[in-house]
Amino acid sequence: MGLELYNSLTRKQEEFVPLEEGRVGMYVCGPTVYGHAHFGHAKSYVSFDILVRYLRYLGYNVTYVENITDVGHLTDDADEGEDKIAKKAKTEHKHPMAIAEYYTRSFFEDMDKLNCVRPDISPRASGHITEQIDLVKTLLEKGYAYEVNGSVYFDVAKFKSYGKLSGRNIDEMITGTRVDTSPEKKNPADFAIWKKAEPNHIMQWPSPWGMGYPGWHLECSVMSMKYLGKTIDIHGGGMENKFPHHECEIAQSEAANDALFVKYWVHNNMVTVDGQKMGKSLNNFITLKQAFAGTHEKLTRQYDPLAIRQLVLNSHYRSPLDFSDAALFAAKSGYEKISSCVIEVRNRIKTATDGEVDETVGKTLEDLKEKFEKAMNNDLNTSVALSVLFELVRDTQKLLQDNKTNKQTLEAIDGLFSLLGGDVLGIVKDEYEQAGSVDNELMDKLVKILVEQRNEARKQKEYARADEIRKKIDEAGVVLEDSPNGTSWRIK
RNA sequence: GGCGGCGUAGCCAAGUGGCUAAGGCGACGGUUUGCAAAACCGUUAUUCGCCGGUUCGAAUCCGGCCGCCGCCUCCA
Repeated sequence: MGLELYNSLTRKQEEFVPLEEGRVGMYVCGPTVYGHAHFGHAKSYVSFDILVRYLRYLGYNVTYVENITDVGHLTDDADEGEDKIAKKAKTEHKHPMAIAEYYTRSFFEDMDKLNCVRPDISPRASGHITEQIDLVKTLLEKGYAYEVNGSVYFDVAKFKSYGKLSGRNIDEMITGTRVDTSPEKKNPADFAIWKKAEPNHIMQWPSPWGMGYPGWHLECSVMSMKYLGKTIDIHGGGMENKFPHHECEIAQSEAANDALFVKYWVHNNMVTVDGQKMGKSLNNFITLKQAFAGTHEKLTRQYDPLAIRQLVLNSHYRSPLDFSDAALFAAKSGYEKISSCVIEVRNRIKTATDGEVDETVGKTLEDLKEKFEKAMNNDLNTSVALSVLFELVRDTQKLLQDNKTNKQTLEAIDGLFSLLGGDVLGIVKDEYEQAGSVDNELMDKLVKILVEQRNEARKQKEYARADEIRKKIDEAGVVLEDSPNGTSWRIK
């Protein structure tokens, strides 16, 4: 069985078959860059990162496109009527492009820390204005759009399958609408693809219809078309964007191209913090930078970015995820359990004797790999995939209890950790900072002085003094661990 | 009100018709340790929001109810 994905369009889990054998074109709705990335971004982009990584693991040549929305649109219902980027630019006395650039860099920085592979192309909406104008022209020419007073609207009534993704029909939407609709529109369901700019609107461009700016939905249609073609294999995004954003993308693209826009629609679920919707007014809005640094009052400590990644993988991408401090702490403990096992295996490899890969171990590794792939093939069941990694940890730790395992067997184990835990899940690193690494050299020297003193006391059976030293070091945030091979330390 | 998603142990979370309801965290007991830590072993859901129904058999399918989350096009 190959990979199966849940397709939001058909509402069924389907076997994944790319349009062109061996190649996958994938487009993911990227962030609007007016603020630092938060937990919601973490869940979304880690989820799609897993999809890209797994497709590549399966041997597909993937082109991964994820846009940066730098022509502002409103994403926050608390602040109506103003472009988020323009608003930020005003309060910070900066050019909107400077705001966009600053938060774009911040976004990549955070995503790098979460170990998300960079998209192959990160197109900016502002860099594709001419293409967007061209699409508007095409839609006008084909009769799917109409111009009113410098704005251009998509004529929903002309596109018969409007609503196929979100399961809405136009008539119901009209009667059910709770807001006043623009008098410029023929039909309340029509949406702007080009908007006339008021003179004080900072971001505006010349067009055949006067100065203006593109409708939000337009950029994704244009950029996916430009880099991936008229029909793409996978389009990803958050569930909250199914309607209207993705629905409108479909309408524009299919009306313009007379071709299916997307074969598989993949939507990930939302996050909550302490069981509530994340929002600035609830004081539970936590950015990734705050989580990495432990500077938010809802968090008891700082969290390793990969522990946050692990929390995301602990649940399914289509399930909602609650970011509570307790959940983060549990993920951190689990993450460290895996890391310490991998580190120990790699340490043992250095001194292990040569030999053949143990037959029983080899068989177990094959079984685990198969189980892992089966889970991932089942609509990316990372929760089960992760449990396979924990099985590998348990089996490995048992094996490490004696010092008899040979080098080749240990290397095979490390290989599977690196492949499944590293390449696919992205929670096993190639290199770990060791206690004695360059970064920690001074720290290592200082701790060792204390360890020597304590071990001297232990030798003299002055345990009260030894325990006192250990307690003080512990209070400073360093844990000591005695073993037959000596005492090691790690940061709590 | 409409559309979509969800409700499984103290917490997080798989499982969507049938072997013992994964896994992680936490807790408790044991091995180990001078004592710890780490690691390992064991215990921790006769039961899957509630009530009915279908079936030889349901957490899993159907109906109803309760609760939670997202979206419902002025701008974006």
